[in-house]
Amino acid sequence: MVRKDFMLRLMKYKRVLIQLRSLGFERVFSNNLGDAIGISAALVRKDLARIEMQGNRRGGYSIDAMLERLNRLLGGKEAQEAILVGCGNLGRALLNHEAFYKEGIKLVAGFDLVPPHSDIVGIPIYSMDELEDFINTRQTKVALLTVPTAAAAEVRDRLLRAGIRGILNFAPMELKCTGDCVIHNVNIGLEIENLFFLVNSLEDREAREGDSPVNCLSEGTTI
Amino acid sequence: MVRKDFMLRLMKYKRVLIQLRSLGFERVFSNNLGDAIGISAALVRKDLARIEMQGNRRGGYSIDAMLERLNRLLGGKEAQEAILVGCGNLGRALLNHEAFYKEGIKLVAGFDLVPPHSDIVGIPIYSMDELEDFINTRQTKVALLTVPTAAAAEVRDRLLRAGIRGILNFAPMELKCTGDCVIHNVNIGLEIENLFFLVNSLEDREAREGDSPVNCLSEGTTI
DNA sequence: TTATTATTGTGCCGATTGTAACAACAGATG
DNA sequence: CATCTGTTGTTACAATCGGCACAATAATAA
Repeated sequence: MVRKDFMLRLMKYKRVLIQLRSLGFERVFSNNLGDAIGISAALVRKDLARIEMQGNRRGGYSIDAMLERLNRLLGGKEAQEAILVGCGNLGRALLNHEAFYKEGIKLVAGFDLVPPHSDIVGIPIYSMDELEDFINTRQTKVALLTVPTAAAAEVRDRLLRAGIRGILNFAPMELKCTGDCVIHNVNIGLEIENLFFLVNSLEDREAREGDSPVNCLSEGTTI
Repeated sequence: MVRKDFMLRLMKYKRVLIQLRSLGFERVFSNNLGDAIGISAALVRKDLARIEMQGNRRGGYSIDAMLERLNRLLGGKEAQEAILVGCGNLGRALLNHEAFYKEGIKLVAGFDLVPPHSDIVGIPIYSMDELEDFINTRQTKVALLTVPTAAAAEVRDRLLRAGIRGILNFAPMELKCTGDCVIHNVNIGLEIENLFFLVNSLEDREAREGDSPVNCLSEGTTI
C-alpha cells in the first residue's frame, strides 16, 4: 500500500534513464528526473538515497550506475515470463500489445477454454486443460487474468494452486488473494468512472468561478 | 493526488452496494463493506461520515440511502458518453468490453486512421478526419486513448484542442497535460513489472526466512 | 591556492492517512 | 422498566509522505 508509489517511481526513473541514455546522455540531475515524471527534485533525491544510489555533488548521477542498480532491484534485464489466461478480446489484444516486448516482459503462452485453431501472434494458445502442466514445467510465477467476471475467482484459485504467485486481474471485480501471493486489480471501468467524476468537478468549478485558474491534473497509473 | 484513493473507495462501495442490493439486502455494516473491499471498518465509517452518510447505531447503513448519495456524488446513473481513439487490438477489445455497459459508461464511437469496413460491435468507427466534428456536436468530454506510443502526444493535443477534458491513456508513455484537463495513465507494462518485483521479493523473503508467515498482498487498481 | 557555483544529501515540518480505542446510542431481551 | 449487546461516530495517535531549506561538497575558474 505504501511503498507501491515508491516502486512505481523507481520504474519510471528507469524508463526515463533508458531514454536519456539512448540519446547519448551519461549523467542526470535530480531535477531532470523530477521534471520528467512530474515530481519534485527533492523527492527524487530522497528516493535515490533510499536505494543507496549516490551521485556526484556537482555532476549529478551516473545514468549507467543508476540503471544497473535499478535493474538489480526491479528484477534485472532478462525478460520475465508470464502467461495469460482468458483469450477473449481483451486477452488477445494484450497478447500482442506493443509495450511488453520493449519492457522486459514476455508473454509465453495464452490459455482459453476454446483455443483458436491457429496462433494469432506467434504466442501459442493452449487449452485450459494444459494449464497446470505448463505452469509446473515452466515454473511460471505471474499470470494475467482476462477471463469473464463470473469465472475470475475460480480461475484465480486454480492458478494459485498451480503455483502462480502474482496475478494481474482485469475482470471488473475486486479479486482478493488467499495464500502467499500478490493480486493487482486493473479495473478499467473504475478508471473511467473516476475520470468522469474529475472532469465533472472540473467543469462545475469553472462554471461556479467564472474564469478558473489553470488546473491541470495528470496522474499516473492507478497501478 | 490525495483524494483519488478516497474517491476510488467510494466507487467500490457503490459496486458492492449494488451487488448486495441485488441479493436482497437492505442494510449494511461498516465491517461488511470493509471486508468486501479489503480495508478496515473504521476507515469505512470515516469515509461515510465524510460524505455525510449517517447510519443507524444498531442497524448499520441503509443501502438505498447510501446508493442515492453515492450516485449524486459520483455523477448519477445516466450513462456517460466517451469515445475511443485508436482502434488497434487493444482499442477494439475495449470497444466491446463487458464491464462498461454495466457500469454506466457508454463508448459511443471509435476513431482510427483506417476505419474498418464494417462495424464490429455496433459501435461505429469513424475516420480520424471526423474526430473534431464529432466531439464538437456530441460535446464529448472524455476519451480513451489507445493509439501507438509514437502518436500519443500528438493525438492528445488534438483531443484537448477539440474540447476533450479527460483522457485515459493506455500508451506506455506518461502523458502529461497541457491545459485544464485530467489525464490518467494506465500503464499495463508497469503493472506487470511491479507484479514481478513483488513476487520476486516474496520469494526472496521466503527463501531467506525459511517458512514465511502468511503474507498476502491484494491491492486495488493503481489507477 | 582560493573563491565561486551548482548540485547533492539531509534534517525538519506540515499535511494527510489509516488505525485504535472508546463513548454514545438504538434496539433487543427479559 | 432495566440491562445488555452490537454498531456507529469521533477523538487521539502513530506513521508516512513529500516539500523546503540549508549545510556539505565536488568541480571549476581565477
